[in-house]
Amino acid sequence: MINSPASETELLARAKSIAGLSLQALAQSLQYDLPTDFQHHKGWLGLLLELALGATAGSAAEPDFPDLSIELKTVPVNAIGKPQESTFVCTVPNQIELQWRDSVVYHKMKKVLWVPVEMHKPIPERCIGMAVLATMTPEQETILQQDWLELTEALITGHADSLTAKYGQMLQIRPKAANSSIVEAAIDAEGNPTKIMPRGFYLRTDYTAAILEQYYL
Amino acid sequence: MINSPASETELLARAKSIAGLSLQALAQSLQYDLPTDFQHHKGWLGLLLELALGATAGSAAEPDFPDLSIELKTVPVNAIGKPQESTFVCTVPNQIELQWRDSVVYHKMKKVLWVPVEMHKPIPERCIGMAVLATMTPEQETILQQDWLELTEALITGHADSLTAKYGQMLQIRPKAANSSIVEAAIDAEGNPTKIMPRGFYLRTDYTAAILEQYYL
DNA sequence: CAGGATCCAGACGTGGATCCGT
DNA sequence: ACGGATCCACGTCTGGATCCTG
Repeated sequence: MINSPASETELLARAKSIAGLSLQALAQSLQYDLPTDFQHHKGWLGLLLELALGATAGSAAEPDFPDLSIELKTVPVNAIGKPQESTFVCTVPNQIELQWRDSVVYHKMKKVLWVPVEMHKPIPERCIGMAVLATMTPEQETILQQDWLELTEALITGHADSLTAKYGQMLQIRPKAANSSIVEAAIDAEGNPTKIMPRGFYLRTDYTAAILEQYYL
Repeated sequence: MINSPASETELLARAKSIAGLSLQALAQSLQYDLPTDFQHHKGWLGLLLELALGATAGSAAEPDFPDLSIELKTVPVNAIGKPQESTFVCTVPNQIELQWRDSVVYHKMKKVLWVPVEMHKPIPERCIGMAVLATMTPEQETILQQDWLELTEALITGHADSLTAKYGQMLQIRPKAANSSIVEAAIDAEGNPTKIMPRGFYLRTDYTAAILEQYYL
């Protein structure tokens, strides 16, 4: 267990110190086993970086660095540093907030340390990239807020079951469960009880790409 | 995995067939490891008997034999067959029922298969006793109902924190948690939020002793 | 390519009870 | 003796994400 960074400066220094390291090098220094594939072990990279940076792993309803109010996100990138995947933000709550600024999505996105990791090489040779600490620009917040309002509106009016990943410019809703047989209780548009898969909010790949470009240029 | 008994008759036949077996013999036939102590492994005996009798293990909010509406209880007895310990019934629910016949305690106690097990010998040599299938007599139900009403009254009026195991003639409330640092939210008598240990309903040893005597004589 | 589906680790809750100090 | 405290197994939930098929 590594202690938590005491300040934003210290966190950024740590992030800088691991930039450029290969996964093999970082994992070995932390006595953390390298998996042979990510198909099984999908969350391995995120846990490795939490450990390396001193995030409080496994805590719910709190940012990864509670004292700093900073969220940690790993972002898989290709050979030219461009994000390759959407980013999971949080599960869709049972009790949906009514105001954007009260939402879990807003609080998660308020201040995020994005740590890019190469995905185009064999796992041991993949390198940690230079992290960027991002807050939303007013323009970005406006887009996310609009998306969130649209999605939330559909959820509240009972259209959760017809809410596909196609909605939302930068923020979308997709399934989030161990498998498709997992269901939870919901209320449909007619007010009747129904069953739906648990869902999560995800950031589209383009959004994350824009964040990284903004800080790298 | 052993299939579930199809009828009360079949269940009683199974119980009879394991009566007299030593724990070593029964565990071995089920390929279930014998522990060297019960201090660690407190629930081992209950799980062994669930497996031996075909109960649906690990299911919540249902009797152990759902099709038969029968609950399975292991009862530790001394050299002369007398119960030595109180019996855990169920956890105290967050939302307390208002009517005795709607309560979890009532439904758990409605029909119980009590399986005595000797505790005065070394673990491998302890023998399974003859089980008894018990329903509450009107007199027993009256006592339990009175106890339940008294305890429930105290819980509802916010006196949960001053509710000790001393209350109740046959049914009592005691802590039920991994350790005393575990707390859950509650409301005190003044209506203020407070924290208490999770609790459970337990049958006093005398009650269980009376059940066994009633069927053995 | 991207929407829908899936996978692991670790925390947490519940059911199975017995332990142990005063 | 018994009231208060504790211990294990196992299923479920949550946070970490990437997989994969049309």
